[in-house]
Amino acid sequence: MKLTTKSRYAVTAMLDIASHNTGSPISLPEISHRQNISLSYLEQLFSRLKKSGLVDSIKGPGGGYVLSKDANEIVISEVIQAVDEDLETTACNGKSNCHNNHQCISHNLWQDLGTEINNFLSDITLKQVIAKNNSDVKEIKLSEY
Amino acid sequence: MKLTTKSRYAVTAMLDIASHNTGSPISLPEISHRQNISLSYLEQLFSRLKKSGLVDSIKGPGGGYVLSKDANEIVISEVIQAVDEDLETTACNGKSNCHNNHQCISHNLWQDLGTEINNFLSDITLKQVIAKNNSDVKEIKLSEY
DNA sequence: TAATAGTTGACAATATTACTAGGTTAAATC
DNA sequence: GATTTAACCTAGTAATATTGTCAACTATTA
Repeated sequence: MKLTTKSRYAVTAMLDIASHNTGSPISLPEISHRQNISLSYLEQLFSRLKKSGLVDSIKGPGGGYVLSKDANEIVISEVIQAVDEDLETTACNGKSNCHNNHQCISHNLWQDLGTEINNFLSDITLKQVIAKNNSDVKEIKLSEY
Repeated sequence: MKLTTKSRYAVTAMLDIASHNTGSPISLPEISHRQNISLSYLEQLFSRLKKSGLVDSIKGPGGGYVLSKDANEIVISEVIQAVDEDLETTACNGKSNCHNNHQCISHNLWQDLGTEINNFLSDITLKQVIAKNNSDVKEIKLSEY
């Protein structure tokens, strides 16, 4: 699991679509303008999001992207994993010298941390984020999700 | 909060020192060899770690680095924050148009996620990781920390 | 059918970050 | 004092992230 700005952009864009989900597709230029993300970059990200089956695309005028599932069926972790290849090739992965304590001491930590974060983000759907945001709560505690 | 390979290298190196903490300093060439991280890169990382006050350095032969505090007083989040500048300059930060829901919808999520992860990593000390590793437990559940 | 608005894909260009290479200085030992 | 070892510093290169441009292709609308 890797958390970077790329992940955030993808989640941001998906939230944008979900929050404007009136049934009609949302175009990337719209998202680009609203979220201040370059169109080219969005195109690359959505190429992956579509390949992962999270969105469907409609060509031609009035076209754009729609969520392939309902917003309460798409979790944040899905979105992040779609844009980050992240095969997580660690130095000790599969090697026999991995039994050496010193070599793997942090590998374990990182792996467990990854699953922990993953579990966390797997419990939050796009819809939940938007619902929280639409209410006028100033401070959002993640533990409330 | 950003999680990348750089973070992992830093944590790995700090764990290496902590696990070999016999009082005498640990040299970077040692760590480089054991953890398979390039010496030059380690030097850059330790430049930051020292600047953040996490380690002290001893020059000359027999020199190296020692933890500035006890291993059970250094938490993982400190190490990560030392090597990642990560001022987290988000697009809407401080701007007036930030009141627009759509612009900040994911900023909130990301910020809260960051504090959540930060809290999580602030509860784990170097010593705890090593203690877990030294015991022959195959599966480490992070919730046990 | 022509024009338009949109996706899709392929590249190239730039910016930023990750990582490496080489030299300089400080301390210790001989 | 010469040599060795290691921290420290200053670049350079490689990889990745991000933006830009252009050319299909597709559906809509007039």
